[in-house]
Amino acid sequence: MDDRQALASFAALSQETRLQIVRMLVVAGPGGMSAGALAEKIGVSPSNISFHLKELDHAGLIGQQRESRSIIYTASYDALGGLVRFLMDDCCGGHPDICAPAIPAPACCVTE
Amino acid sequence: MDDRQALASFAALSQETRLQIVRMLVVAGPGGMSAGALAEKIGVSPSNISFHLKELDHAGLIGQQRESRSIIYTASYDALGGLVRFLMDDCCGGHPDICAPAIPAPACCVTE
DNA sequence: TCCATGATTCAATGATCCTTGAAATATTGA
DNA sequence: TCAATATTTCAAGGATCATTGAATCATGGA
Repeated sequence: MDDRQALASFAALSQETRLQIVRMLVVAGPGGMSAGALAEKIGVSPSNISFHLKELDHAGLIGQQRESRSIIYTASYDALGGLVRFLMDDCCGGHPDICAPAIPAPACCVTE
Repeated sequence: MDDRQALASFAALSQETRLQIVRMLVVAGPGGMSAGALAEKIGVSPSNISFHLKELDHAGLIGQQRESRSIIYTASYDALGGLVRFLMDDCCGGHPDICAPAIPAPACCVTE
């Protein structure tokens, strides 16, 4: 992930509604959720959810796919993982000895 | 880290100058850097660097400490580590099996 | 074809953010 | 105290972002 994409990702995640969307899509998994379902769950208007979905899509954090009348959105695990790595590189790249204790055994790293 | 702080952190990191500042401070380590040194290295005016430093400070991503005439800024490794964990929880919390491969052995996790 | 559903687009408004330069504050040394 | 250094604060501007409701587009069923 380059700086450009990281900046866009940070901007996308800095808005409450969009953070909620990403969270819901991550929990929803590969099946994703429709724009309407997201709007109802979060409690915003269709046009508003559409606006924020476009922002997230433009940042590359989500994907979409039409399914009959609905459009199904899914989280981009690659992009989210890439952003985690980007942050880690910035933090650990400089001073691993200092940063390591700040990140105590995250769930992803103890899979084995 | 709660949502409020995460949103503020994302907003703070979504601006190029501020991302540069954080990077430099991380690399600088505990010794930190003065506002003037940051302004010169990045190539912005004193008032501009001051504006962005205040934003980062407000988000809790950096700390400061006066040293004679200069004010020395340092990166908050706790806050940065907390943000990494926050992102990981959002990603891994939902579907560890899906997210784990997206985050291949980050540097911090292979210290031993 | 006609209608209903699901979603996006558009224009307008208000809010927030970024930049700039001038003025103000704090610290140190002569 | 006076001047120089380092930084912040302030006000004004332009730019970007978020919200709203109406209009538009796409799809599927009667």
